[in-house]
Amino acid sequence: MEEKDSFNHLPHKTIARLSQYRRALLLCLSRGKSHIFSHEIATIQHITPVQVRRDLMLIGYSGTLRKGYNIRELIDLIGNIIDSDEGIKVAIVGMGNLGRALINYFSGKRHKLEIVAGFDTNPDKIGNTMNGVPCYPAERMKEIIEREKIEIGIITVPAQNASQTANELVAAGIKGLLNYTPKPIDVPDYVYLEEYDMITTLEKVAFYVKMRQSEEESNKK
Amino acid sequence: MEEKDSFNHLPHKTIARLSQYRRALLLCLSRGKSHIFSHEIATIQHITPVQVRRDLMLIGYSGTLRKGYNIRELIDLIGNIIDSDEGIKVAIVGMGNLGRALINYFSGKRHKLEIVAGFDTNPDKIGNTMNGVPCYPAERMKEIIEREKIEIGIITVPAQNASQTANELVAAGIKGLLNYTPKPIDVPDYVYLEEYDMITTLEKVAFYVKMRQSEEESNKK
DNA sequence: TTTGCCTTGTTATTTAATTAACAAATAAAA
DNA sequence: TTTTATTTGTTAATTAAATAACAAGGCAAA
Ligand SMILES: NC(=O)c1ccc[n+]([C@@H]2O[C@H](COP(=O)([O-])OP(=O)(O)OC[C@H]3O[C@@H](n4cnc5c(N)ncnc54)[C@H](O)[C@@H]3O)[C@@H](O)[C@H]2O)c1
Ligand SMILES: NC(=O)c1ccc[n+]([C@@H]2O[C@H](COP(=O)([O-])OP(=O)(O)OC[C@H]3O[C@@H](n4cnc5c(N)ncnc54)[C@H](O)[C@@H]3O)[C@@H](O)[C@H]2O)c1
Repeated sequence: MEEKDSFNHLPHKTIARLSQYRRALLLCLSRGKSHIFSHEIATIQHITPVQVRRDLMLIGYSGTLRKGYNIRELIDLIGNIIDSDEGIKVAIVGMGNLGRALINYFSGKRHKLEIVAGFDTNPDKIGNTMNGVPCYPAERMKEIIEREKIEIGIITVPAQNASQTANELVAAGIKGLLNYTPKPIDVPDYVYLEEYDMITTLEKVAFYVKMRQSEEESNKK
Repeated sequence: MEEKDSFNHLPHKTIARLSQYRRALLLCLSRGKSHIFSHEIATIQHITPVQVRRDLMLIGYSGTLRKGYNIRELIDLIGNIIDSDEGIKVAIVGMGNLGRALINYFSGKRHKLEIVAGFDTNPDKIGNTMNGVPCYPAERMKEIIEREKIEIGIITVPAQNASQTANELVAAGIKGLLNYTPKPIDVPDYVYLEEYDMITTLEKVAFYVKMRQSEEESNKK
């Protein structure tokens, strides 16, 4: 399909923003708003109106000149772009503090994107259910991922087990991975990988705080 | 100071990578390695050796031609750049699932960066201690942040309370904020803000998984 | 000693992302 | 009816980041 192919070349940052626009739009819709201007979206997201218009241009959406964008239409279009028609199932490996927090947080948030299984090695956790998500033994990963047609895995095991878990998930046929472990993992090209490390983020904040302070000091002199 | 001022202009991405290099280097050091090549660091981080060398060039560090970089020296230099001499204290607001997971995770990881206080409004949580971090009532935020000289705040309250919490933290004199709430918050210019939304990340992974599948399908034809 | 092989450090080029600039459209006000 | 204000959509320019290219140094083997 010609149209869908073009979404292939959307900037990564645009994809992330589309997800955020949609959330903001859903909120506006629930408050009874039907149209919205680029500068309104921009204010909510703390970006510029130009950026919003440019993103919408890239996905081929047009607003009305003095009414702005139709919120429902835009939500639907963003859904067509970032959601999968049939929905995508997600598994989470490592039902510890972070894993449980994530399950708790995600459950019911997106109907096209659902955490349907958890895995752990700790016998105390296996067999439990968290917010409707059953916890299976790690040995059954391949079996269950294949059976349930799970395509995305979230890794929240201890760092030293991250690589092994990644390998198991890939072997089970997973297509996308989200690694919350500080250990960088290695996956084949055909698996899409996102890694996020909270300590790095905190250290970055600390760096800029420090930097601004030393700037201030040198300005005083 | 001339030198420190130059760190001002380091690319944001370089700052994030320095934090990651350091972690990898600490691991190597603990295994008895004394020197490391750019391509070794690159392999660990899944980036290119050129990127590593460029980053190190930007911070003004030189290696030895055929021995690579002195690990201890490099760790110290990165520390000089991203750490604050006296250390920076952090507070976390919202001691729920995510807040507790974070405290558990961070505690003892970095001695120059320490979570020293938690805040909540739930009377059941106030007065407890998590991993040595006391939980105070939200009303005492300003008092305690000033007394303890806390400079960074992490927001993990329910989304609808995020803006209010941000305002309270700013009023208390915080200099950097890390918002894990899906609600974008507004802060004055002098406060450094990082926001991270896990649903956006997951939706991004889902998008690329979907995209690659539709590419595959159209390739078959 | 000489040759070849690695590895660093730096400049040049390319690619990605953001921001600026502005024409076109049109509703509302004069 | 004409003017003014506002907002979209798009192209052009700028800025940020990554990658490529390559000179220079120096160890190791021949
Ligand atoms: N807690 C946080 O806020 C936080 C933040 C960022 C990153 N992380 C990272 O996330 C990971 C998990 O953190 P946590 O605080 O939830 O730790 P945790 O110890 O509470 O949970 C880890 C879970 O993984 C299970 N596990 C261990 N090995 C396994 C394996 N091979 N297969 C399946 N399950 C396995 C354990 O039984 C445990 O239930 C760590 O790597 C940590 O670095 C945590
Ligand atoms: N759980 C996750 O994995 C996860 C992931 C990403 C983002 N988030 C976001 O993080 C936030 C917290 O998630 P959670 O799962 O920990 O929720 P939670 O309900 O378990 O915890 C929220 C805590 O904040 C406290 N609180 C409420 N209002 C407060 C206020 N005004 N001041 C201080 N404390 C207050 C509550 O008493 C509670 O203890 C939410 O906004 C959520 O969207 C959570």
